[in-house]
Amino acid sequence: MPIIEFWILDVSYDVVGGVPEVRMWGVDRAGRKIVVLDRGFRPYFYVVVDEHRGEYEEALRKALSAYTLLGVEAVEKKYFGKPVKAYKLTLTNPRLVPRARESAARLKFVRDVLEADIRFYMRYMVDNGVLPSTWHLAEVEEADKPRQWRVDAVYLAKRPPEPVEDDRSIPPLKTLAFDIECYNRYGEPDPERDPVIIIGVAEEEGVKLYTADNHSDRELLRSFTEHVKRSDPDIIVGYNSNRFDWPYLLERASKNHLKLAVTRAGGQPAPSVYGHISVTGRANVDLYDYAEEIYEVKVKSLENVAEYLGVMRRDERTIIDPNLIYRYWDDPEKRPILLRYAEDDVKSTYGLAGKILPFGIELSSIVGLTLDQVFAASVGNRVEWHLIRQAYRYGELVPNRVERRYETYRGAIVLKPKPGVHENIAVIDFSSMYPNIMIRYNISPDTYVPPGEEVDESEVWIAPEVGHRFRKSPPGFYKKVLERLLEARRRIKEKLRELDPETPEYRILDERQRALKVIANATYGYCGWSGARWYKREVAEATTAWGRMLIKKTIEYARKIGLEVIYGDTDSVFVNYDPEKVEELIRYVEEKLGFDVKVDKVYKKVFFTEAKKRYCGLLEDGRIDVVGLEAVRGDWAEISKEVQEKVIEIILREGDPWKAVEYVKKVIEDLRSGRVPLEKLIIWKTLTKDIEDYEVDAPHVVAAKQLAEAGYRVRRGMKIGYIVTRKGGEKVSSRAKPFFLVKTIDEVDVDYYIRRQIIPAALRILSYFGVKEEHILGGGRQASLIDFLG
DNA sequence: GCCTTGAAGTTACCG
DNA sequence: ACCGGTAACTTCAAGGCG
Repeated sequence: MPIIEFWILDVSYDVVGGVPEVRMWGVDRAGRKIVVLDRGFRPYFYVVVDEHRGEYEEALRKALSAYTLLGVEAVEKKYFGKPVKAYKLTLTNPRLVPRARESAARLKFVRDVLEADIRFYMRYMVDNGVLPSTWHLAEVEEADKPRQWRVDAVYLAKRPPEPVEDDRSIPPLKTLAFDIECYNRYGEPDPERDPVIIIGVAEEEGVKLYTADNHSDRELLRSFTEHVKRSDPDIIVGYNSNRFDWPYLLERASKNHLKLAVTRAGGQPAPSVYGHISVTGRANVDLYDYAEEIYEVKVKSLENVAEYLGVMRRDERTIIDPNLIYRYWDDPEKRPILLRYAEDDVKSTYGLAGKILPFGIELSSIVGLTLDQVFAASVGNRVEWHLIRQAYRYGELVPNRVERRYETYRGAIVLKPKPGVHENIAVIDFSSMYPNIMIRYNISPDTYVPPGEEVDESEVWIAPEVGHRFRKSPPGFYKKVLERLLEARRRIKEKLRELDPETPEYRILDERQRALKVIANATYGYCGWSGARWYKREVAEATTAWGRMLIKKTIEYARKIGLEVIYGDTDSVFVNYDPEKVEELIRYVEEKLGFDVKVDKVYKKVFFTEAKKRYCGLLEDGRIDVVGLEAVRGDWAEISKEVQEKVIEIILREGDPWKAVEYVKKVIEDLRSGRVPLEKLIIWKTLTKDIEDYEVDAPHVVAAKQLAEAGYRVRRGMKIGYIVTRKGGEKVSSRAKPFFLVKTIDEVDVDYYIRRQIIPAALRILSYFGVKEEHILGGGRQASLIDFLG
């Protein structure tokens, strides 16, 4: 019986001849594309009962007899840490589980029906410890390959594959990026009417552009399908491909009576969980899903994200107005520009894959979702799948999803900053504060002691302020899970110290420790999310309560030993950098409070206004940090952000507010005389709800309505870019216009930009130094010292 | 009826 | 469909004044 090693790319299942078959698609050590089948697993779920009784068993058999029931097994499990009795009901056909669940739930003695909503192939992976994006060993026999399957070999597993410990190497995976352009003469392209005109494909060997025959995309779609089949990629990446490219291609294929048979099972891509499109046997990754999480990039266009990740510079690429694509297509002179644009897009997409996939691969293997699902899944779902995996290891039943009403609880402490410029300031912060609090005080739904229950005080931790109690032992679910994550991360970081940062191994492990941190840190947020299976308000509430206690004690001690506390937020304190005292403070927190803290950074200078969560500082290496201020917000015009950034730079580097005033005046002059490009005046705001649901006509809502009227598809989640013009009413919103409808600076309400954008952004910093609006608007060169003192 | 004021609605940030 | 805390903008309606 041969033993093979393979790396899992995708997992699917089908029912063949009444038998469910789990299919693990992957790559073996020799680089062959293979699929390993397991026909030995059956779906099941649990019913919780008060006690095991023969008559219950009989009743269950009877009630479920119509659903190919294979067995009823009395089992002892744990539910929220408490031993419970249950029956494990095993069926043959996964598709019958939902109905079987209903029937079981109707029986009077059934207290709970659990785990009936775990998808079959996930059930298989969880129970057998099978991890996507990880090497496995499997004892197999070779099986016949169905004709349409596009793999080198099909194996039948004797038993479930086992993951190979400590081998995080990644096989050579063939990646294909694609991107489509559509004909859009009538606004938003409509697959009912408008053909696909270009499909760009980028791979290691280069870029290939497929084009439509004028307005017929039949051959184009065929060529693309053939290309993918020939090229046989392991990973397909796109940018917004789950929501746009794939649905569009599928619709066009259907119009043309074609099949986009690009999966390794021979079928078409199909909608799947978390709004992603599944290309069976391959990982179909939409990089936009990851881009959405890059908060530094405000408008998440492909160009912006590619620039941010160092994949392609904006000034090196062809940029055309996407609304005018059809003109470039129809005009033979301009068509080459469009082709270059398409080429740059698909090249960027391919480049992004190299930057993003290594993290996705590690995240996928940690939370146990396939590579293509892990990006599509929300943070909450990623955390939850990680928890479900762990629950299985500990014999814990998985709670059902339930609708709960939303409740609030108190969060962290934010200190009022001491306004002004401070020199030599150390920022001390707690390492992974919330995870460590949950571990230290054993905070978990299963260790929670409700108010009525009598327990000796010595046996519980009592949360400050809120009084919630948690048993000190045994270790709770969250504690075990978080300890395991942090421990794994600690081990990796240790190993990283011995590795050369230039090696692929270093990169992989560095991404892994990052993924571990992300999941650990998101677990607190998860436990306070009312949609979570393991939700418990008291858990989240106690965690923040202990957080407040810790930061308060830290501040108190800092003051006691003569450190001045300038500011603090949640898990950080800003103090004057007196190395000995800072050392002493750290020792206090570590020894007396029992938590890890470190000097995160040291500012040569840091500036605060009276506002919390907004400051800027000059670091020791000369870089400037801007936090919370307009300059780092996506909803201010570029011109205002630029001005504020420059003002901050002048203040921190030269300490001369009046020089900054001169600079601001100059920018205003430039704006008045039309020397500022229109792009710098665009204000971007997200449409967070459907347009009809808005109660007030905010400027971006009015702009969005204009877009809708002009025939554009306006959807929730879109960023609306508008410019404030002169024509219209009093209200700003009545003068807001979609940016690309504004053609010249003459239409712009320059005064709005000066008084409501540039001046506020500049004064946010400068007003502390006595600068007033008049100083910037006034004609005089420079205000006097008297102004400053007065 | 006009002007001021503050609440409400809205977005995006911090940790 | 991860949390609460926060600043700051725009709109809108209530309240004050005459």
